[in-house]
Amino acid sequence: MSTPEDQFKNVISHAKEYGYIFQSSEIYDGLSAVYDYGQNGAELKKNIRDYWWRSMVQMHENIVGIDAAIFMHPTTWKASGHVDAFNDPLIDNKDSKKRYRADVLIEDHVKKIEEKIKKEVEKAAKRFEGFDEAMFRSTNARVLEYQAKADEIEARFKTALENNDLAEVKQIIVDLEIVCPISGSRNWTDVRQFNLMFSTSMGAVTDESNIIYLRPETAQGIFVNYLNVQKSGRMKIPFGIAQTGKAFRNEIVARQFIFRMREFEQMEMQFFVKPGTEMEWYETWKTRRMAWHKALGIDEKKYKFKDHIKVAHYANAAADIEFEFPFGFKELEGIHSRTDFDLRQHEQFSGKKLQYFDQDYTGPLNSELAKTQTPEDWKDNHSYVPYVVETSVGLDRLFLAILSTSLQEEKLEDGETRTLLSLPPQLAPIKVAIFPLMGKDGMPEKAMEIFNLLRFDHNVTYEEKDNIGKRYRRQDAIGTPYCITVDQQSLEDNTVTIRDRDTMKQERVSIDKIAAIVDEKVNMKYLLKKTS
RNA sequence: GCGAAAGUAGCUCAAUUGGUAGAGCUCCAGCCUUCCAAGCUGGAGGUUGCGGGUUCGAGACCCGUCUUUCGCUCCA
Repeated sequence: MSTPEDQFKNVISHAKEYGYIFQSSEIYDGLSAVYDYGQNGAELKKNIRDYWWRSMVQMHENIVGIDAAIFMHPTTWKASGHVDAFNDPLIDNKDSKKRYRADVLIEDHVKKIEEKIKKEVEKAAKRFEGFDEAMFRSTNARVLEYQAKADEIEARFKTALENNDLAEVKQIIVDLEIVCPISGSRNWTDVRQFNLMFSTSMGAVTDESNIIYLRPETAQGIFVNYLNVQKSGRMKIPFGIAQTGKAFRNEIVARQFIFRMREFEQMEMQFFVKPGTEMEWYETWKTRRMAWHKALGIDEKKYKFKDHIKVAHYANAAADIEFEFPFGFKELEGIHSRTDFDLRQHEQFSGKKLQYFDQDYTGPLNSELAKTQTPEDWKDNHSYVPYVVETSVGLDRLFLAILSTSLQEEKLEDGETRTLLSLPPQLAPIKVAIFPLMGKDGMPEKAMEIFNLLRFDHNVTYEEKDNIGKRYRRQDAIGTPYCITVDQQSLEDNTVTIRDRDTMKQERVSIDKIAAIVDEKVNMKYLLKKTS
């Protein structure tokens, strides 16, 4: 039996061989962690995106979709926290091969000094009655010495960061004789800066002031348009804004094929709710999103929820839908209760009010809200900054999930093996392949008639090369749900055989029934019905 | 980024100790056959990832580099 590792390699080579995924710029040796979608990959990806879009926008009367630009005003990323939060200086210990954030190493060192101060204070507190801690801290020589040292380190570190002086950051680590907790050695690499966001410049002249970033998430395009959409669409809370699009992250390590790429596509929906109701909506969306995935008919055991124990700074609850990839359970989709963090940040940075006027609303609904929103915000008892529940799927990850789980080596009764890509039929790049059994006697012409009939409804293909078995197997490997074959009998009575990809069973039907049979299997509306 | 392994035809892989780069499948043209990867004939396809070096001679040995996979690390 093949190992999961072999299976994954199979998926990658199959993806290439059948026009699903190619490495970017392959003729130039490729570009690390960037991939292109081929003729079949582009179709599958588009179909997955359509399934998501239609189930979000078409199937929910209170969700609308937008398409925001990838370029956004630089202040967006200051407000969102991306500029500050993801510029970590990193350093490696050469002996233990462990990587650390340089700022964390230094701060930990400072904390140790503060621990020492604390111990001194505790010792003294035991010794003296009527102990005055403030007095002790400001007079005790040893404490003062420790404090001075801690202050000095922090000041030095702050200056180094402000000057973007990474050599100095390393020097601080060297001077403080900080050792690696694992190896215990001081054998450090240089400090390097990893920037999450790709930057470029706008305008012909390059200078600091016109640096702009390629968005690292699509969500901010939704937040900055919140008011535009709410007003122009006369949206009533609760409502959602959906968006699909490319995002870019300069990952330190981007690997595992298309699972983690530097350029990738997200499908995000931000749902704006009344403060205090966010947990209900969070649970609702968790359930809905899982149902959406499971409607695809993939083995349900491959999906599971994973709740985040530690949530990001902006969230008060978060869960992932994980999928069992060939390399284990990994995140496919995130559902986050993002509170009012983003909208409030944008209010603050833009100076524009991003509030919702709610006829029925009277004051804060929970203590959480009272913490972040001042009475000033709801003084008229009708306006508030909405809370947000986010659903965010990686389109490329979902693509990989579907592709990898669909690829199978099937043992047939006669001992042969069949390579089968059992894609959900509604998502398959090509819905029907049409073959003349032989390339003569008018069969190709008859087959072309059927081809021209079906092409208005579906992506169909026509093939007359090679023997029929070979053509069937080729379509199996691409994942085409149906093959239709025109034979001698077709010319006499207008019937054809229609072969099912998964069962390999054939049925003889009259040509005018084909459209209905195919539609029932591949029309996305049946998939959408399963989710609602 | 560190460590390990790998890179030869579109794909899967050979090539003795350093001595003429090959097979199967695929692809193209034709013949035959006609419902599950059949057969026959012919053909195309390569600066062995790329760049240096050692050698009379390198696919093989050495150095560098790029890409991929695995482990570590990071992941809003």
